[in-house]
Amino acid sequence: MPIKILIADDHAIVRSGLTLLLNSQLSYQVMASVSNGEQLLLECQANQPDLIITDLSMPGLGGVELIRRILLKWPSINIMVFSIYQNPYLVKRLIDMGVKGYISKNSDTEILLAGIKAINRAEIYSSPDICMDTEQEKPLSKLTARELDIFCCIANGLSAKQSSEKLFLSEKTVSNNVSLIKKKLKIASSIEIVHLAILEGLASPS
Amino acid sequence: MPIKILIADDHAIVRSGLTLLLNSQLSYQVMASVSNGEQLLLECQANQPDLIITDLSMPGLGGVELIRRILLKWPSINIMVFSIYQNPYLVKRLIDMGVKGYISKNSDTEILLAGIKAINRAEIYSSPDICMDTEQEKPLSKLTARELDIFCCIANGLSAKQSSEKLFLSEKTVSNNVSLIKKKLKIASSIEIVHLAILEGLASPS
DNA sequence: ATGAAATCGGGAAATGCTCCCGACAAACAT
DNA sequence: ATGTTTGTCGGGAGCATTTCCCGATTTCAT
Repeated sequence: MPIKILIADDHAIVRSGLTLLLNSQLSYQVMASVSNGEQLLLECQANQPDLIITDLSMPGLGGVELIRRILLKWPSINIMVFSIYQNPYLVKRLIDMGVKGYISKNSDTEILLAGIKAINRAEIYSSPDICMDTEQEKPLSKLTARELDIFCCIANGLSAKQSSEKLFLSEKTVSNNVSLIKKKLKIASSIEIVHLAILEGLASPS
Repeated sequence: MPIKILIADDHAIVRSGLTLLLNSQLSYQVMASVSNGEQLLLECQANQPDLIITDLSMPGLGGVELIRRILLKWPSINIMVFSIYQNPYLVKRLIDMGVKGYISKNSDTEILLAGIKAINRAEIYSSPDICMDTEQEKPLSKLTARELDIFCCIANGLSAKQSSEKLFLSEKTVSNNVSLIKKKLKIASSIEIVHLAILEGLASPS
């Protein structure tokens, strides 16, 4: 019986590429592919998959909040995150949440298949370009999970209000957190947040 | 005789997705796909294609500089840019450089095929989510010299006070100008100033 | 010469940020 | 078992910034 897979990514070419790649293997069956988190939740409801392959940055519901909701409702679904970031702290945080694997989009398709195979053997997998061993004192490691969420929102150009809506928080909480983040990182302005985020690969100019 | 195509994208899944998609059409033949600009130049040298489909953000050589070099050496090659940005000003600038089409990665595969077809009819194509019609085509050219000074200061992380000291102005003038800049560029936050400045090569994260 | 645009800042209201605080839950050590 | 720490979440007051007025010069093209 093939492994049932759901795909979520906002780029159609990635959805179709993944679908073609996985369906060419007899042991996998891509049931559906969607372009945002809301649709992914609906598909999970309709047809419980064995494995979800999902991007982090999607319009609407996405990222950590999406994964939180899925694992809350269906803890037995394996989640593999397939996104552009190569930041070990982000990956560590995702795995702590219950994600079974992380593969950066730089990875070759062989690595993608190897990662999926590993997950099906109940292993936890992250692509080789994520250097998990570096326990160096990097600035971002001082931030908590929620603070990193907010950090990313701000760095990508969202206002406090937009961030609060995306993360289902009060505007006040967001601005309080931003103040705390600046203090922790010894940063004066939100603009330096952007610079740092771009250097760390957590934001890209658009 | 099929149209010879080269693909450049740092994400393997996009390369393989595009290759599978295009090779399934009889009129196209993907000759090679590469993951950065240096490799793309080598492939162009070895085997001159009719069409290049390229991302903008790649490790190493990429973006505007890559396109400039290709068109300098092989002006007759059609270039279609396939990237994540939806900024009409960026697209306008690429087309001014000689690029024949721009398709955002949000676009469906049908749009991608339609764009390639249009280019082969010697048309210039951009995907429908890029709103080129606004006369907001060159936002930065709308700024006065002084405004551009201040724009750069802010984008590089200076506070209003630091900017005023650097430019021998009152803090008030700077903040007044920043407000006006945002209005002219139709952007909401100083953070988008940073993104725009980085895209325009007027700032770099530090 | 004249009108248009650019430069420079003051004032006032709106908005945002910062620092304080308390409540609660989870993890953790003794 | 029970205090302790850490993270999460937001209210309130005061300060800072932003925004939108406005007027005074200067520059520049026609």
